[in-house]
Amino acid sequence: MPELPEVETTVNDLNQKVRNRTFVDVWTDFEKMIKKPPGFEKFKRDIQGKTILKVRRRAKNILFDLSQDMVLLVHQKLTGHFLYGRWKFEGGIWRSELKGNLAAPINRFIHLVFFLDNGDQIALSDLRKFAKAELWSAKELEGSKEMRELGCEPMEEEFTFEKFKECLLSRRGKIKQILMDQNAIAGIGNIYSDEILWKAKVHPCSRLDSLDDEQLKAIYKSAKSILASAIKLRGTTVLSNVEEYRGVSGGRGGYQARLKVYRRDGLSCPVCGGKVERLKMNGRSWHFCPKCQKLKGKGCAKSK
DNA sequence: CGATTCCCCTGATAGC
DNA sequence: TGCTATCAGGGGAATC
Repeated sequence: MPELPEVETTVNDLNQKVRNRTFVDVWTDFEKMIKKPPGFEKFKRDIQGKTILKVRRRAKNILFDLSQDMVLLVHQKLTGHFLYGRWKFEGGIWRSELKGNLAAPINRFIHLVFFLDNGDQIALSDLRKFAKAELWSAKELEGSKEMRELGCEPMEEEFTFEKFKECLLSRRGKIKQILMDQNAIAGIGNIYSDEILWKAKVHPCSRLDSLDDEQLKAIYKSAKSILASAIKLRGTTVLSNVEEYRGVSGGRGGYQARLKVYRRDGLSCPVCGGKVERLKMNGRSWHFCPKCQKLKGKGCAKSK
């Protein structure tokens, strides 16, 4: 699912394809995707004629900077992903145009399609229908609570170890939860926080205030290196039959082959050979190696 | 005010 | 075969 590396890959892909393109029209079969009132009709009216100046990322949000100081914000949530190409709506399904003799790839989960002035399209596929798209004025978005409160960007150069500690300041509780808190550090979700903590040899239930400088440094370094290599490999496309994250040309990411603990419960830890465990916390699955990631102090209360 | 729970969705899978 | 229950999960809102 799209976390920082997947969003970053999508943004890079989109920048290569759609800079200076102008929105001509937009289609949806799921108007609730446009969360911001008054809804789809105004969204459609307002986006027509706007030119894409640049695409960028903030936390897990994709931001299209548009002409006339407008911004298109898309959050992909769990299964949302953009596809770029030319699609045809036929028999209630979007099908991409034939390439040679290949059968036309179809995608039953496309719920939003932007039509561009060169005849190409940007489609948003989203099996779970959790994604959202909104149109903001740049000023309004900048001042909005959801943007203002976002935490540090871990891939920025200024993200030093000192900065990292500052970002965690005043937070308390379990380190895994803090790593996933978008208002502390932005862009990290369930997959990469599992992997970062494994590499740092820190138990996900460790309280922040129980960690010493050495452990914090390990987390900081792991975060930087894991996110960087995941970006290099174009993100993670989780091994499952569920239609999930893809690059905008439809290709899978490559990082899933590097996962050490995420969704590997029952398998052996590549470092110590011990069994990877899964822990249910707040309706989420946490994965870790109990042998490599020793817990100091109070643990997780059992939860269903 | 902080911490927890619910809810939005739907496809794959397991159990009967 | 076909039904039902369970799981996956980001983040905002409601509730404790």
